[in-house]
Amino acid sequence: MGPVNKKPYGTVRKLSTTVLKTPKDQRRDAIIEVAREVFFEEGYAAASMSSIAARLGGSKGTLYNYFRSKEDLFAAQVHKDCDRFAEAAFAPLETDRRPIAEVLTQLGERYLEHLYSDWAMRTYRVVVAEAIRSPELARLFYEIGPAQGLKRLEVYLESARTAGLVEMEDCAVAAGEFLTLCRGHQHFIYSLNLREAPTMEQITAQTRHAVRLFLKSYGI
Amino acid sequence: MGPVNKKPYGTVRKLSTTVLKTPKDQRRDAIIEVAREVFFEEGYAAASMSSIAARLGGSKGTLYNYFRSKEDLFAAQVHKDCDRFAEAAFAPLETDRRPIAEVLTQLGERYLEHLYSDWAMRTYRVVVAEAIRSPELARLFYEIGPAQGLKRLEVYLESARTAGLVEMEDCAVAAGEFLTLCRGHQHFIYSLNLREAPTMEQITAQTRHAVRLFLKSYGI
Amino acid sequence: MGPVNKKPYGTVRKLSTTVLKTPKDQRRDAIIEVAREVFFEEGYAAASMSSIAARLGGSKGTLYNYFRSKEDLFAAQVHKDCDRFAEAAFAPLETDRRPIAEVLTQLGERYLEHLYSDWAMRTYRVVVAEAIRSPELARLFYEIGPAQGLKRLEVYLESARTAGLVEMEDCAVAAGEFLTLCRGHQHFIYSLNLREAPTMEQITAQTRHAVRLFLKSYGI
Amino acid sequence: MGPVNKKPYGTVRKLSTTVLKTPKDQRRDAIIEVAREVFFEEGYAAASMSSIAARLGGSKGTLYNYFRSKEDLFAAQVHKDCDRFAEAAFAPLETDRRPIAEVLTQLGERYLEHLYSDWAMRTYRVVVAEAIRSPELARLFYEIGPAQGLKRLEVYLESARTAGLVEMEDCAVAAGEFLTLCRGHQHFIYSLNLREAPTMEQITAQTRHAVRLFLKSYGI
DNA sequence: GATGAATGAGGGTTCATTCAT
DNA sequence: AATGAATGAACCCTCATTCAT
Repeated sequence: MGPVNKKPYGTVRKLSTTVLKTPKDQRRDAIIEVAREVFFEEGYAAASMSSIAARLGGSKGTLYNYFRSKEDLFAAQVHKDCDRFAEAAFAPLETDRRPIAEVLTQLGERYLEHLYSDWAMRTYRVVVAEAIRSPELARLFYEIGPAQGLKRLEVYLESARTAGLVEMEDCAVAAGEFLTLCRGHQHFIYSLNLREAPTMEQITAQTRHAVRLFLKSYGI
Repeated sequence: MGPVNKKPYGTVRKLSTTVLKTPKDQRRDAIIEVAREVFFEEGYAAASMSSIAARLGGSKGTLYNYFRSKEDLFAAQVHKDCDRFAEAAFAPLETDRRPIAEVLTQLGERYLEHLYSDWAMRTYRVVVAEAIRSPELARLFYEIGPAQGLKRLEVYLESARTAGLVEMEDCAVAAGEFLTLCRGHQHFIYSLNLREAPTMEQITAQTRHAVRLFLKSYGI
Repeated sequence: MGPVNKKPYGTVRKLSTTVLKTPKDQRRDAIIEVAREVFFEEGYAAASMSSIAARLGGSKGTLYNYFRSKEDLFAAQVHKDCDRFAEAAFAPLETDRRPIAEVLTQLGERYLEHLYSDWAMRTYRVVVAEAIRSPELARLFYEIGPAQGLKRLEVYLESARTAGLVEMEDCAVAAGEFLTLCRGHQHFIYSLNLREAPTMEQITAQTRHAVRLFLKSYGI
Repeated sequence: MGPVNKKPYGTVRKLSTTVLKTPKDQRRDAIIEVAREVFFEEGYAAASMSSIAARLGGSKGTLYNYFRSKEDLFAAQVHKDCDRFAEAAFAPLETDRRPIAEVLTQLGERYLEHLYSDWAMRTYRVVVAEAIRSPELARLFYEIGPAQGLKRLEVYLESARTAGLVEMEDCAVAAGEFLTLCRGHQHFIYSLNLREAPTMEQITAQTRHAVRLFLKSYGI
């Protein structure tokens, strides 16, 4: 559990790594885990509390002891997954004295690797689906997840600019641009479920490409 | 909603050769139009045939006289809009003797203008939402819509390469890249309904930016 | 059972062979014919006026121009079939001077042949199904169909008794008994759709069996 | 309805080993009981889950907590009654040293008594009605009910033949024949709902008649 | 006479949610 | 804390029937 900056949305969060999970917490987590599976397989609307309860091996009543509604449960699940994503995808960069291309490559690959993970894409789809009805959830997803990486990259670019390695007006914009280049057109296609997730090789190639383009524009 | 959304997509219809719309066709169109509204407001799953019928001022039975199922109706609605989109967004490029930057700018702006239209984003969201359960629909959306523009751009880039204006290995890849740059990170954000649609000014700026980046990499 | 003669239900009876059918009659007949098919394939409840109209190649409205309701159409169809059945199954017996076994065999075979015809069994099933809700229909079916044959057999048995060929108290009872023996247990099974209709060979064997049993009891 | 129908089939249940009925079982039974009434009054197709729920005094949802579908419920109802029927109608025969006529009479009477019970006839009608669409149900009805009695009679006839009391080629065929004779033509008529169920006297008479005929053919 | 679009009641079924145990 | 039976509203869809053309 790496303490990621001050989480603005995590209301429930235990304070850090060494908290003993109460049995109640464990049960709650188990429910979320099961719910996630079902939401991913069926989509929010089609997933039923019954099937979640069945897969949990418990009763529907139990679900309602932990979550006030289906929507609540869904939100909790997104919450938890976003944490994971941020943790995994945007672990602190080791930037010291490494060439910028290398740093960007590492970050890009890690970003794509997680973005294209099954659960991230499924969450993205399901969050997009509910974006109109539950904008808060979409915001949560974005801010806990991608926004973190964006921020980290921006900070790095600032320092790189200070160090005279790159030249750009707005580091935040450039950061978004880099991530966009990493995602590429394939992400658009994949979001529509029109192709398989890219392999590691494809991710590597795509990232290399993105880095090259990015540095051609902003590198010195 | 941003100003781009205001476009009333519904007036463009060229009467083409000699299409006399029968009353039945008109009714069908009216149903689709109403259904579109409801699907956009509620999402596919949450939209009910009852509410569509109610807003239509007709009975549920009537809906089923025109469409065999809810999914059918939804597909018809996507179909109709996709046609419009392709027609409007990817009208033939006037490329003769114009500088490449100008052509790309025109295409990019037109692409974004339509991509960020209310219905395109809403359809994108709702199609993404159903991508897992109805991949055919997602494919339909992509192939009738974005894929057309991609192809057109690719063809143009081929000719530009032949004319020695650009240098690239794979025109299809480059075409995808250009559209990606046009969409930028803001599209990701907007797909999550986290911000208003971009204004025309923002679109112009974004496109200019994309063209510059693109040509820095591929231009000669 | 009361006097079978005076048909209490057959209202429409054409006077005989040389009536010119009006076009209207022909259309009506065509509808009935199509309806019969559908009722047999789907059963009364599952058969829809739509599918009847569709198979007819006409519109639902047309059906209602000829029949006041679905039930009406059904009744008309039973009517017509019963007529057929009686005509075919119980054509006058040639009894003069022929041995009783031969006469019974001929009648039995003919009876079974028609009873086991596809349409007779299907009509039987569908009439039984509606027997509670529409007892008049069941009566119609019985009186126009099987009752006729029963009567004819009874008359024959009376004459045979008079001629000293058989010995029985109640010819009506004996007639029913003979037909029962012909049907046998297989009819019970077949009414439940548990086996294929008997072949001609099986019908012959069954009839021979029935005649033997019958004459063992009543023959002289 | 004839006197035979009055039997309240619902009291016979031997508690067997240690069957404590759970409340759930009781509820289930209650639903079946109500469903049976409705199915009998309306027929399978015309009976609606709504009306069953209404008469139960519960909600439709409850029905579906106990049965997966209308068909399931119907099958359960047939099942339950068939069990009862078989138990009651074909209780083991006391055959030792009793004259064959007496044994047959007892079996025949018992058979008819149950066959003509209200529920047996109604079930028969409703099963015949669905025989084409749900042959499994018809098979279930036959095998749980009548087939049992047939088998038992066949076994008895085998032993009787061994004991030299009767002479027949195929005991199974003869068994079917006996039951057919018991049912007689009146069963055909009654299946069409054209007359009241036979009184006990009529049953006795019919059975005596059947036994006489049967033994005239097969007796020694 | 024929049409077929429109209807609206009702079909079976699902499901989030509650609450007494 | 956990249950699971009960609910009832809402779902998608069907269909016999009507009526203006």
